[in-house]
Amino acid sequence: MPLDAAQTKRDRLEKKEAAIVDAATDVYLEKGFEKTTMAEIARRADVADGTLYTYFKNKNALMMAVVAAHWARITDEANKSISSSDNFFDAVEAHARYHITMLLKDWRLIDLSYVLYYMQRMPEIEATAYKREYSSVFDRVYNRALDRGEIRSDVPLRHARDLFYGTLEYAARTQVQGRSKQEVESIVKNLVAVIREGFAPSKPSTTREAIVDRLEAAVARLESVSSRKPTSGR
Amino acid sequence: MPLDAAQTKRDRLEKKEAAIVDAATDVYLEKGFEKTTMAEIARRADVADGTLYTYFKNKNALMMAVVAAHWARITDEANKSISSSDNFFDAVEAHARYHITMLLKDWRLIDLSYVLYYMQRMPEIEATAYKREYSSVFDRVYNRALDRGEIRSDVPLRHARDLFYGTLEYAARTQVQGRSKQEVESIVKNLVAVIREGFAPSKPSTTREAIVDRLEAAVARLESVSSRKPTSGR
Amino acid sequence: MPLDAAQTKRDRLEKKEAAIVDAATDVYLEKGFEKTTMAEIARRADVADGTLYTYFKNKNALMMAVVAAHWARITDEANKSISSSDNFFDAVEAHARYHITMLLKDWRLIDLSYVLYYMQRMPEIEATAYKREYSSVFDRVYNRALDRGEIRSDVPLRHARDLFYGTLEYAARTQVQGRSKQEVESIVKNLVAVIREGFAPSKPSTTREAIVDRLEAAVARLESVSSRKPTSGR
Amino acid sequence: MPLDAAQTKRDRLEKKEAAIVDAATDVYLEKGFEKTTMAEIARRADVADGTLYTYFKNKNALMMAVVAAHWARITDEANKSISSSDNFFDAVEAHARYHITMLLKDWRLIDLSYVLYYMQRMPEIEATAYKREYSSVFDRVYNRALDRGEIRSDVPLRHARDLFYGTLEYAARTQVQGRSKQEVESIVKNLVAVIREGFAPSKPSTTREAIVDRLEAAVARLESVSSRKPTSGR
DNA sequence: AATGAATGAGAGTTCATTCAT
DNA sequence: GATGAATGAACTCTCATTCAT
Repeated sequence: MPLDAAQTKRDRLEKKEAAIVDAATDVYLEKGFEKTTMAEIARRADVADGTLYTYFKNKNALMMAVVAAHWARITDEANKSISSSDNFFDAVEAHARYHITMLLKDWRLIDLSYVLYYMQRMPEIEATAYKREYSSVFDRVYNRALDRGEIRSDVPLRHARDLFYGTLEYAARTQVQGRSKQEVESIVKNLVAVIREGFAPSKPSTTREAIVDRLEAAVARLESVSSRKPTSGR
Repeated sequence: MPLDAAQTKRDRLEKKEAAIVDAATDVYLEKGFEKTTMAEIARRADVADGTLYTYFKNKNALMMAVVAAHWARITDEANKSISSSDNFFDAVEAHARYHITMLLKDWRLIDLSYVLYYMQRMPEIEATAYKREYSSVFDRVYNRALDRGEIRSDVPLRHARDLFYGTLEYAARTQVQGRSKQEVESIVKNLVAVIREGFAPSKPSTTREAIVDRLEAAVARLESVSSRKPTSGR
Repeated sequence: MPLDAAQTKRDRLEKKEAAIVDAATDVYLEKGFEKTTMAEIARRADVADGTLYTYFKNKNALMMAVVAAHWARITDEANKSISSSDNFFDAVEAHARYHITMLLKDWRLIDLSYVLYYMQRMPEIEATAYKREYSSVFDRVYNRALDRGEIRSDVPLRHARDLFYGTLEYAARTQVQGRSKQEVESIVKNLVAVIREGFAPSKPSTTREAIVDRLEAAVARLESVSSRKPTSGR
Repeated sequence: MPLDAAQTKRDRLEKKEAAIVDAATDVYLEKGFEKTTMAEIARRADVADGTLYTYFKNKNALMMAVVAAHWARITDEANKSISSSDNFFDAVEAHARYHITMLLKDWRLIDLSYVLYYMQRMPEIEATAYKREYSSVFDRVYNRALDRGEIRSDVPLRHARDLFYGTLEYAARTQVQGRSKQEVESIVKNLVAVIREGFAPSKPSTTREAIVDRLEAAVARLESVSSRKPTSGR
């Protein structure tokens, strides 16, 4: 078989696999986890029931592919979300905005990860791998800021990460569950403000020594003033 | 029927209902959501399958009772967790410690709430009601602190709440999923520190730097005065 | 519940279980192993599909019950088949006749044992237990004959048993497969004859023919002496 | 196409066919009947699934080819097993030894014949043909012995054959099922001994009547001797 | 001749729920 | 109120076979 034909064939298979994953995603989003049956997915993807099993070992594998596809997509987008900001706080804000917007839009797909995990249908290792890969976006931003001295260095990365994602996810969940009006900006601004306060590099002014320095400087200036002869004119 | 007998009877029924809920809880914790069948619950509660349906309309209702019982239990405990602290930060710390400890111990029961909700088996209204009731613990502490002026007043309660519970839940989930060693104290201390920074009342007057600022301003004024040509009058 | 009612209930259940086993047997005999589906058995037993699973863990268990029921039946009959004969050879003949007649009639049920065993659907232990129980009929007859000195004692029981059942089963199978006319009597008589010869007690020195040999030798000597001319002296 | 090329091509096809049969045999022996799938056979034979169907009409045909190949192999070997013995009992012993050894080694392939037959997947006619061809080895030995008067002539061949193969197969199956230690020699020797006794040409001397006859004849001679007048001379 | 992706009928099994007792 | 045998719809998954390439 010529290489081109092989390539074309492989492309076709990959396209079909993607189509199946998309069909599964659609069915899940429409009908919910419990009513997502293989038969329905097959119908939607316009293939025979058995065909699903040529592409995925079983239902679990297919649902995990749905999850994987989503994490891949958002990890990619998340990386883009920070690319234009080089200042730490700007990057954090951009990522926070992207993250919560995504959550509000795709929360059911994120939930799917949790459902599969809770039901012990997805190995822990996989569940955490996706998340780790995604949250490395924050990690990179954070570490860069540390290097540049943009933020204080005594807060462990993991705590910062927990605060960042935790706050956003909880806020998103509250909104989704409560069907309250969306207030992305308010949430983002608030989180960034807290981070700005809590993670700011210790402004030299707030340490005791700095204060003493400044006081002494002021006194020195006073002294110089007072020792100056009053000059007429100037 | 004499009242006492009726009372006794009702007690007996309530005891049985509680026994069924306990049995369901045990089965769920032992076998996981998928393998929690009505038959197994009945076996564990030492009643016939059909009996479950005299106490609960269907499986969903029973599982929701499991969830309700847990939220009731922890809401009660959470209220106690703050009772001994009257200072805002002490109360927050105590509650944070209680909350994450509970999560690490009973995460499967919290997950059950989510699973039921995700599966559209528990009406949104119920899911949120339990949570709201529980999180009112934080709300009360926060509002009291606001009243007393212990914290700044420009951070909306809901954002503070999202940050508090969100951070802790994310941290707990990370620990549970990653099987990393538990570090309750580190998480709690860090969260409290961030809150202390981010939520402190911006009383310009009492902080050291404000004093320095004022001093410095005064010095500046002195400087400007002293360098000014002495004018007669004025 | 009164004892009688309980008894009645249990009877009813046992009757139903037996009815299911009978239905399964019928379907198997009619349609063959491959086309024996649980749905068909349920239909035949006039119960719902699920009901089968209240009585038997799975299809395998049901098919094994079919096998077990048959072995129980024929073991019982086989015991009766020898009860009227107290002579070894009569008993062997009666049992042989019963055994091959049963095989020709119920060979498909015996085959079922083998099929389940071959397909590793029936644990070895069970497969052998039924057979051992059944073949103990022969063992008892054989051991009694040994005690009574009806047969020689140097042929191990297991070899005798292999020869007895092996010959009959092979003969039956040949007949069934070849659709040759049935010739139970010829097979039985022949087997018994071989056993009579091969297992007869071979009292070496005390055997009748040895005595005859010696007698005859003596007579021959007598003859030779008497026919000799009387010689003086010598 | 030149003849040689055609020959080569046909050879190639036959080699491939044999390779497929071998692969099927291997899979069956390794995985058992139920897990022997066409896909697995194709994988093992290193051809595509569809290719199997250019060589064999369907799965049945392929499995029957497996069986046929085995019967052909052992029929050939069985013929060799008797070639060096010209005495009946030696030939029987050699063949018995070969037969049971083969059964213990290849019982799964013999079972395969039965399974296919039991499942009505192999036409009776084929099943019996292989067996008949194989057992003709015994038939020839037996008939030659009859011609030579080595054995009595009143036992029909088919009964002798049933006893021979039946005993060995039953013994083999018992050993295999029971995982008892192998005792080929004991089985063979015992079978040959029984045959020696049961099929020996009827030495007139060993039956009771014959003994009585001989005794009476001897006595008669004695009487005639004693009643004879002693004659002088002679 | 060879491929292997696609097929789809059909299997065994589960389990929440019912209802006669 | 309590029972537990009975239900049957619904599910996932298998695999021999086909046929366009």
